Amino acid sequence: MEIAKAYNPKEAESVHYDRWERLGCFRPETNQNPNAKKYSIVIPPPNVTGSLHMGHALQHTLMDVLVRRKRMQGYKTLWLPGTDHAGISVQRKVVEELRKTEGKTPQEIGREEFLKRAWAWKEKYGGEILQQMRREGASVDWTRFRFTLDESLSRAVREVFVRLYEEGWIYRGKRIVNWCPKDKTVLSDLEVKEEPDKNGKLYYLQYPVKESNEKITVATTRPETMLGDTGVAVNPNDERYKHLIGKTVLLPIANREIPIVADEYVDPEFGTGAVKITPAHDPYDYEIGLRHNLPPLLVMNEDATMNENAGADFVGLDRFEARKKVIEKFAELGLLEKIEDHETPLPTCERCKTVIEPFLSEQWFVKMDEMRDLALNLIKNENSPRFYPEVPHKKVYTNWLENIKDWTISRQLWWGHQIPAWYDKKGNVFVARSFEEAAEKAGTRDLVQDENVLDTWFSSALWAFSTFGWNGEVTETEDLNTFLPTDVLVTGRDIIFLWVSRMVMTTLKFVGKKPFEDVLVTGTVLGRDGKPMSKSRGNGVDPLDCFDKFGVDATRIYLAAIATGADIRWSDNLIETYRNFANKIWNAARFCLLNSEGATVDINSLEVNHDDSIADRWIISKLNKVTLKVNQALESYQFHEAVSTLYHFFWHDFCDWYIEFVKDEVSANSSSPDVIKARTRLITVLEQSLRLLHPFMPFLTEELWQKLPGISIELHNEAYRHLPEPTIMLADFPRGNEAMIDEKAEKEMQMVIELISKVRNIRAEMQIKPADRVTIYAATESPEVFKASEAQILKLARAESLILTERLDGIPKASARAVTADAEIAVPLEGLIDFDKERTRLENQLKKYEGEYNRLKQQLENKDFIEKAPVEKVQEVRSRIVELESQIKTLSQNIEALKA
RNA sequence: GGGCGAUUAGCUCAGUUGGUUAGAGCGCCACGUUGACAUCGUGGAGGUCAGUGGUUCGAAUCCACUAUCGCCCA
Repeated sequence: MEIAKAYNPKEAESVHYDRWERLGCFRPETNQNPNAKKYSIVIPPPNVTGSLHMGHALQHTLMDVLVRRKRMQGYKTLWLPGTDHAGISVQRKVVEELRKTEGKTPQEIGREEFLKRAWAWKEKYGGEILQQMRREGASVDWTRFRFTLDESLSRAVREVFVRLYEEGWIYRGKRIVNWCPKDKTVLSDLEVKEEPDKNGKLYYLQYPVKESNEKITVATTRPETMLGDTGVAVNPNDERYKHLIGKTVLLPIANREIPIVADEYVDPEFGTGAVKITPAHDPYDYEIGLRHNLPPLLVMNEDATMNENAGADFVGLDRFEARKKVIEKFAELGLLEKIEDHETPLPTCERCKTVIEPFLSEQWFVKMDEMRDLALNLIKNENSPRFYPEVPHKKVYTNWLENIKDWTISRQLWWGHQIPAWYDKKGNVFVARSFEEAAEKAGTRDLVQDENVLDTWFSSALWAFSTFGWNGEVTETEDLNTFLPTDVLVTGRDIIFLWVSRMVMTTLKFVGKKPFEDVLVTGTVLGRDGKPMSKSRGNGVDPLDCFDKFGVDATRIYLAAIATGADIRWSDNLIETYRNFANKIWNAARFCLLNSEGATVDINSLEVNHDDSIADRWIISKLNKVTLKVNQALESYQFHEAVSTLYHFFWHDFCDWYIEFVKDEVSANSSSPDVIKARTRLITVLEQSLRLLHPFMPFLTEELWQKLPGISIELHNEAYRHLPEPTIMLADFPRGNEAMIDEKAEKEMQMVIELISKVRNIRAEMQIKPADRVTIYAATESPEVFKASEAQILKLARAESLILTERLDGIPKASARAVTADAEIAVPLEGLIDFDKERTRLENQLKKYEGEYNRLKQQLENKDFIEKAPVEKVQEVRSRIVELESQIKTLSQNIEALKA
């Protein structure tokens, strides 16, 4: 058999995915067990403009691990893929392309033409991440791929909009909103990030009071908005200003008379205690304005340049230039009291980092109180999706719901779902599923549709059920009945509010179910510097580079290994470790395959008999233990636990000990039944290990599995035995059997391992040359255990003989000695032993034992411990202390003997 | 300002409901190519679990405070 000396990931990665897809492995229909339970996950749709980043790689890996295991277990498994249309991102890219290639604006080519370009752009570039997902090995059902602008999903959006409107849960109104002057659209609160502005200033402006010599000083961080001031407010209890309430000030520059009003909202402690009121440009001012009849005066355009309301001197100026000019003018007028440094949070557009301008504008909103109650009731009834980890997400989610605000859903874009609202000549609004329906309602066809589109998250909020075919017209599909609620949603912290919560609400509202049982919230993969990866920081690690450098499987299992729920710093060392692990698996398999003549994979070989060797009984016990542990870990999303269990088992149990133990036998030039049996068992343990590893490392395990002798569709889970070709993807995932755990075998193997390790330790400390064979004396009460493994002990400890005695009398003085829990060991080293060194070695050993002995002794002398600790605990301590006593005694004697 | 989390070996991190000697990988030291693997093997060194106090027979683990770092919300 030809098998390369080192694992080459690229070869394996290039062939299997297409074959899996061709065989239909990703489709739930391939499961032909009519009684199969379902397992489903819907992907958080990546942004169609996006390419794969580490967060995707992490989440996709976890979803794939979950889904592959369940599929192997025989569940009717669906992982549904898709992308969202990413309103602002795509719009921005198409606008940019249009400007570069044709020097035109969207307005110049018109909405219809613009949308054509946008679709073309999406067709051309929108598939990148899908190719990358194939590279990852993501076992998604491509035949069920969904895009938020698909016809059916768009129909669902219109339906939901209309129904919510009819119920009064969607409304249109004038509010102060977050306006991004660069994208020229409104944003929801959740899309605005507050960035600290270190260069912020607080400007103190004096407004002369009419018919008085007094001036009232207001403090502001945005002086340019004074051009839109329509009042000044003070706290009614503020003695400094009481006499001015009801008077008017003459607004400088604008030369407008505006009133001084009293409002509880004003904090007398902040600034001067007097606040300028700009109702059109600040949410709080707007509220105050409503209370005191101060009219909003909008002084900016959509691009944050000043408009004609700002006055002839300012019109057309950018807001920041206007700020300078306002300050200059105040200085000229002698009305600029002072400027202070003032660090203040600056609201910025999450995507383009532009400073948000609060802006009075007419928009569409979802009224959230009743929606929110749907989700809160679920929590109250303890039927809410469960968060993993529960702390802190459950509480944060609940608190957010309790303090929820209405959601701005209109966006001033063209790419997206155009709002299904039409206006007649008089401005009456008709919300309908189609123009025809609107025309019927309006009694006229002379209607204009609302220009705006809906927030992309509005359509994403329906993703849990719109992807399964629900669109209002169709409300029941087989997929919907089968797969909803899905089993788990795997996502990041950042979109719990934006997306998770809204899916919960809409799915309850329109399908009457919760969208998913569990929410697995992953930590963030941080850069090498411990900071979130970002382009601006330049600390990003590209998963595709990792695939090239380490292989997809190594990257995947690395990501699973760091998935503890906490944020985790990127580690080059650790991913290398898993690349090495992949190579280790390859080479272990290579050994097994090169010594597999006459053997085939045979699950029956994992049954144990009394006459089986210690190592055989041990590895089968371990395999079952590990299998149970891996299953248990994955059931509770403890990916790192599953990985470290597998890593340790494969490397340190299977490779370090089991293969070494059976090496001589399986590589013997023989085809006796015993040898064949040993080879069969070896290759079968390997085969089971590959199955356990498959969800994490799909390519490597498939590549090796295909090379194993005796694989067939008979190894498939019973749900998949009709397929034309075998694949590890559909092999039965090992369940593990508690009854196969053999503590006696594990204990015996431990004794043998300990003996070998002690001799090796002596050899290393005494610097015995590798080629020199030693003699081992071992005094023990269980000589049969060592006798049974004599050949392996001799080989692995590089000894020529093993002499088992009852007591170590008459052993040459020039011997190195050691004790284990079950044996006393001596290795004669005539002429090689350094007595000082040996004594030091033994004394160090003794010190350790004595330390523990003293601790335990103290514990036993403590009455409270005896009385209050559980009996088993006390018993444990007692038997340990007996063990230690004997070891200490032996060691002391050995040390004394050296001194003599 | 309100809420939450973290602090364990030189580095990056595990540590389930409190219970033998606190683990892993990398790095470090010594030795090593014997036909699976130098992406390796064998052996070893390295931690008073941030600090202080408390609860308990027993604390890395539970409680309080302090220090440092970080996240979310306003």
